[in-house]
Amino acid sequence: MKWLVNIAARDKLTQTVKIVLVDDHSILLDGLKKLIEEDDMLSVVDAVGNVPDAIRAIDKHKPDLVITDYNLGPDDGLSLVQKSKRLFPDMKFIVLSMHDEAHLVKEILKEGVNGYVLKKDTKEELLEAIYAVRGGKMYMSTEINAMLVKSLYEPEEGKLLTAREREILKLIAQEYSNKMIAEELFISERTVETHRKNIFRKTKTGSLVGLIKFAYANNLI
Amino acid sequence: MKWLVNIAARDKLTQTVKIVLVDDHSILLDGLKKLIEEDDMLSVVDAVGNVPDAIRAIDKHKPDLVITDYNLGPDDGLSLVQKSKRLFPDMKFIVLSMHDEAHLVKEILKEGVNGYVLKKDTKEELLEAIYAVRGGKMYMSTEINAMLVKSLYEPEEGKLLTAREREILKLIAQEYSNKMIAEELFISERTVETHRKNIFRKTKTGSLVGLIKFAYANNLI
DNA sequence: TTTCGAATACCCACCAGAGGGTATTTTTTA
DNA sequence: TAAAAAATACCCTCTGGTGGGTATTCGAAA
Repeated sequence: MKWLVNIAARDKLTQTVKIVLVDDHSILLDGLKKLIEEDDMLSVVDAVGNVPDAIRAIDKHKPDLVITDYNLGPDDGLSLVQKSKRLFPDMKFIVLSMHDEAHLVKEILKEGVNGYVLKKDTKEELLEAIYAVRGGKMYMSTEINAMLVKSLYEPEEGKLLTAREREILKLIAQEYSNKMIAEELFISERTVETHRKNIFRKTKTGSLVGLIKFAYANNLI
Repeated sequence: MKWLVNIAARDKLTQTVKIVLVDDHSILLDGLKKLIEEDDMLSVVDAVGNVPDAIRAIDKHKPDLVITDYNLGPDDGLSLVQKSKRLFPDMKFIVLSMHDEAHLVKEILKEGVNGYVLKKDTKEELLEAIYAVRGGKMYMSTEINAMLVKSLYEPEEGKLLTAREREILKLIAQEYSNKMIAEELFISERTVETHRKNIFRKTKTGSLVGLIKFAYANNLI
């Protein structure tokens, strides 16, 4: 045990933890693997770069847990979690993401992932997460925890926009005009205008540009 | 030598290559370090997460080369290269980026970096790059090379927008109105309108939304 | 059962920006 | 040094979206 990390759960393990890594950046994948395998109680049984390969790897190796990036090219880590949970309901997941937006984090946690660690966190936090999750607990990195607690005081934050409003925002972000949106959703152009106004009010963005940036930041695009 | 990589330049080295790593994601930094130090001719003398720390580390350790991420929080890898080149003109740089947009790559190469490797490339390419750059050569990963060659056939691609136009696009993306941009740059509102039209024409985006997405895709925001 | 949020819809005034030009000066490149 | 590219500037038209309202229906919580 090389690292000076206080991980209580570690000592209870009698056999190595089998891990599947998912990240679409090959170099990071290799680095992460090296990092994890420094600890000889942990074993990376497969490291893949996309969702289909990940599903196959999980099916083949039946790992103890899956550590996945959130941004995975065409589809995302969320869809990997969703698909896997259907096929292997007891599979454990740690999401390793660069996003710390409250809204996004909450959405991911709702999918039932067991841990959430930021890429800018330390490797120690990742190890803590691995052992906690292996031991049947959940683990949020310090920063994520702080963020979640903080968001308790701003209850609106999470569900700012209604489903309908988000639908319309997505269309706006796809360069639809009000007229086109109205036709698409079989509603009046007036209604679209109203929704649009509400979206502006709620997001506190005064311009289209700000709105698009909001949509980006909240991963609606 | 554990890896089966054919690196001619490696055998000529008589002493280890001192490397400074720069990446704002702590976990990746650790992983990268492990990856590189697998090769015992390579030594990571420092690993930091932002531009000021990087400058200090370079000054202190006088490394043989610096491997830096492109996205570094507030400032970017480009500004690191620029600042460092002023202070240490002979310092060698490899940019490790997730961006493969022709426009962006060319801009980075213009700064005089010695290597460009994508995060989705293999670790072997990174090693090739390190040894090539150490040996005084330049190194572009296979994918980057292919992209550069391809862009030869589409001469417009690379320098789509002029410096001024990009300046204005950035302001547009910062929610400036035409009037505000005019005041900011000490030019007439009419001129801003003209630039704006040219930007739309060149980017082939019909709407503000498309423009903002272009700006995102080309890392102007 | 009442109240509240969400979705629907309409009206009007106003203007910033899209879209169409043309033209001059400066800088870069051939 | 001539030609091309970039930056500057002005004019006109017109529409789409912004910002200000108000109001009805409907389902869900209280």
